[in-house]
Amino acid sequence: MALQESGEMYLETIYVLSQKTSEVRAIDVGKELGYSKPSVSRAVGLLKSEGLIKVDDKKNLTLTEAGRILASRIYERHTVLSKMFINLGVDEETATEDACRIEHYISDKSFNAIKRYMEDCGSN
Amino acid sequence: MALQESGEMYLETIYVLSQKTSEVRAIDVGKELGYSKPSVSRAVGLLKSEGLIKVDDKKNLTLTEAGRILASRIYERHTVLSKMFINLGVDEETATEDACRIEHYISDKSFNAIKRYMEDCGSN
DNA sequence: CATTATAGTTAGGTCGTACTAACTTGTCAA
DNA sequence: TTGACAAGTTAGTACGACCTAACTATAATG
Repeated sequence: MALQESGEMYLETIYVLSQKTSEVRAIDVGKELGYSKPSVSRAVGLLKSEGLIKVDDKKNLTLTEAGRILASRIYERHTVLSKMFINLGVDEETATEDACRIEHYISDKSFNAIKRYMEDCGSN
Repeated sequence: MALQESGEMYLETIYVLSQKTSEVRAIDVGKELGYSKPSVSRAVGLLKSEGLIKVDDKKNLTLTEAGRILASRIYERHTVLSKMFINLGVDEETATEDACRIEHYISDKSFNAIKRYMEDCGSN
């Protein structure tokens, strides 16, 4: 079944960390999200069984193609929504927090409408 | 503690139904939300214990002042967000669905920024 | 090599929120 | 008055997602 907010956050975090550092382990994801080791361990197992991430012999986490597609989708929502709120005059911290929650709940249709609008406005 | 999405939806539903009909019972709320009787029964008990609704001798549900304030707050989010999406070209059904989820997750700051923007645009 | 630190897993618990099955209560009509 | 239906409650279950405690495995260091 489709991922929930939680699964999407793990995926997105792995995606973002992968762009910063070469090796991403469960512990890094846990620190980033503020979750305990067992919580991450469980989530990693689930995401792996869903074919969204891979865990190599050194316990490094990498996204599969399917995982990468999902993660970048969420991440794009995150960046576009953040920018939208900032454009509307919201402080960066609040904008980011809100984007981080809403990114999981907005439909493709509505998100694309926002994205299109932002592009048309030229306001980046 | 603060209400979650679930509690807010019950409150909002009671609020909306109260404007349509004089009597609102648990069964009506359940039908509206697509929930079973026990689920509503439990939620009504919780909301009552939090002082957000009252249940009279005939089992009619009414919002307390505190409940009404919360419910109208959510409902305003719902209407403003719906309008925003519709203004952006999203079909009404999708706009409503998205508003119905996002209304529980957006902060005051971001919501007010959107509201202000919509008012300024006059596109109400 | 043995010790220690770090990372990951297992086992079990909690919370929120939904469900079904079955029971109770209240109302209304024959 | 009784029988039936509608509404509500109780009891027990499920599931997602977090937690702590305790265990294991791996790697680095004296």
